Amino acid sequence: MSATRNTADTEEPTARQQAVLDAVLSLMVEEGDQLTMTAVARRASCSKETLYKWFGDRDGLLTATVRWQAARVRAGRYDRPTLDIAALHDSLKGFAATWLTVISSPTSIALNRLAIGDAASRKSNLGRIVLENGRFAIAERLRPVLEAGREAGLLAFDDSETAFRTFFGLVGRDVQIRLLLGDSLTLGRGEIERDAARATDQFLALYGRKTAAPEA
Amino acid sequence: MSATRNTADTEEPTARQQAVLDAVLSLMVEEGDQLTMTAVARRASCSKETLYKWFGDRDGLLTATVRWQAARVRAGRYDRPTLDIAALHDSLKGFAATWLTVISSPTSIALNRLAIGDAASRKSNLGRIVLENGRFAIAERLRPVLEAGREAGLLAFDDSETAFRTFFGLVGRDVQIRLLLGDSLTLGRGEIERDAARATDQFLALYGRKTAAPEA
DNA sequence: GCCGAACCGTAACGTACGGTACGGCCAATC
DNA sequence: GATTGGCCGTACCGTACGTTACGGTTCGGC
Repeated sequence: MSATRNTADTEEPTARQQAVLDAVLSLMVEEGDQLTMTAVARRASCSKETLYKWFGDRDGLLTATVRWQAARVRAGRYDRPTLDIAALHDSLKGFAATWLTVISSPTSIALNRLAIGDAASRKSNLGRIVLENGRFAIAERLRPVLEAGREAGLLAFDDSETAFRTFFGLVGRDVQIRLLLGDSLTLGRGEIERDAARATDQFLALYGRKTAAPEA
Repeated sequence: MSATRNTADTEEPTARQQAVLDAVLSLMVEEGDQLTMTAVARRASCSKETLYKWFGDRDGLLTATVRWQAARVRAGRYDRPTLDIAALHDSLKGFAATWLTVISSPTSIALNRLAIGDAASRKSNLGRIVLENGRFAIAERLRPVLEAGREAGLLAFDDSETAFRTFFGLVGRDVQIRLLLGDSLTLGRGEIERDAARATDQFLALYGRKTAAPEA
């Protein structure tokens, strides 16, 4: 043991290692299928020996890659719970737009495909990691916003989890599954803005308190 | 090339061939990953030679399997467009429950995983077939219902496609992606009924005409 | 009863790929 | 300036799997 195994460690990869992981990501996006150790080594201009020394085995490399990309996405800012309806609307719309941007990005598509294929065999737990850093992470970040909205009398719901899942559905709709299955669905910046706004309006129509108590 | 190639033909597979395809499905569900030609032959009690004669190659076998399962699912009945709000509600709820049942079934999960993994490489078009017989097929079947609802003054929308996508999101929410990524999410009959009702109510809240002209 | 076709079971072949070993290069250390 | 350690490039090994080939068996038609 010992050595430089970054497999399951919480340690951050070195700059060189990050470059390798970026090579894995780019290869995943471009070639999709041909994610072989040899191809990674060639793309990253490193030897296979180094790959195995650093990441243990293929699974370790993939896990590290997923973690690395997750850390990059997670770098998003923390919204402060706000109180008036306009700020709530903006906050929700921001979440929606961010989420749509993420799930429609080539990197996310390739990564989710990989994790889903991995979930088919019961070897690794890439699926769990992706879920943890995607769907569940955004729920955790959105919950305080929703609950602050409820505190302020702007929203009405019993269970914040259920409310979140409705929002999730209104935002994502059929986008992710279509992209994963290879449908050529392009989301430009304009479409994302429009879809985010529509989803937010629909969510507020369902969960917003009618006639939000005029504070005057 | 004559012979019995059922690869891309529209012909229906023989009973024996159907048994083979069912073996593929069961193997896909149980073993997930180990979908090897040898395993299929063993499970179906047939020789590999026969597999190749009937389906051409591995890809042909997979394509035939997806088509076979699609034909089975497509056997659902055709709802007749109806006119009053109760019938519309029931129809929508029926669609929602059916869809939730399908996407949470082990067969659908395994099939979608396969098609998604296939979409990663650009060889075949299993993803297209699955989309065609899943997401797009249900849209085609639901559209007349939605438009009949609009004709009857029960629904209000500009674009039936947009309305459908909202309904799709309200029904599916995060269920499919979580299941595909290996999350242990079990949907019992009760949950499906409840979720279908909730999604339908929400959809009608968004797209239903307020105070649907009391006919008395 | 015989023939040929279809099919089963299994062995064999070629290739792709995960993992390992080794020789050479370069940079830091003494 | 020799030594040591980290790393690159590549050759190599074992295995898994798609695909093909072949001997044996069953069965319908003459």
